[in-house]
Amino acid sequence: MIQATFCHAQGLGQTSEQRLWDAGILSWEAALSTPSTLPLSDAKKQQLFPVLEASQAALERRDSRWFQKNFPSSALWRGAQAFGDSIAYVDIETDGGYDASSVTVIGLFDGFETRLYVKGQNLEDFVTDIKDYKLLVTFFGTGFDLPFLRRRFPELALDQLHIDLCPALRRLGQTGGLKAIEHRLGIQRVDEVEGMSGMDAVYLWALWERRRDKAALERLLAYNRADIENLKLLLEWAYPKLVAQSGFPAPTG
DNA sequence: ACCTCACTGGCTATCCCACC
DNA sequence: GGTGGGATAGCCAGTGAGGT
Repeated sequence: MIQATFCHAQGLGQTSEQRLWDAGILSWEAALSTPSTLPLSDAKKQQLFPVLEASQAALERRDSRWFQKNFPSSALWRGAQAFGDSIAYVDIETDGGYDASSVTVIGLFDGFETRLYVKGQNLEDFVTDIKDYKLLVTFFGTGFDLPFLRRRFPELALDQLHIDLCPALRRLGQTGGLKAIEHRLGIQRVDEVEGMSGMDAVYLWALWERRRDKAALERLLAYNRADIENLKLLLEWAYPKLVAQSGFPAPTG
């Protein structure tokens, strides 16, 4: 899907992209190899071709940051497959405050294994671990998790390709918070954390910090783990629907 | 070759939303 | 409750197609 994206070129929007697809131009390669068939003016073609060449080069060197920088935010989800072998599902918990030191727990799920980082124990390890991933997936991460992480770790750019499932799911008609959407889609959580909210995470951290309540910390970590592991299910649910909604022609046969 | 009209994309302001 | 980016709507400017 990433290679069928044209709306990141200056002067081309969704309408032009749809026109290209309708004309059977379904990839950068197709556009570059058959320029005369493109339903675009010469001026627009001249704007488009350098962008497509740069896109091909970026994909070849697996530079997901290039796409984060150059794709419109509404099209970032299209990189899910191209960089699907290097995904970090990320979610943080805080103590309820808003400054850099408020981050208490960070969860990182790569699709197979979950790593949990805890303030006062191994939080700093997140900095080295996250750098290698090409694709970040969050729920409302643009507004919450990533700004917090950048404040907490100023040395961390976190400029990889980033799919924020919140606006993506909203475009699919799935409004409400993460838990509401999970519930609606029949995605389960373990009993231990069922019914918990972010405010409970604040409370559990306070129990751990003030009383060294190990059970509270364990429950907080289980909650964070459920958050990130369910993000994978949400992305898998959303992706084919986003493709269909984009107007990209369904494969025939 | 020029003019007009319609369409498209870009920009801005405002509102909305979900995070803990 | 503080935060800040996304969605949306409306307006403006640029462009292209078609007619004369």
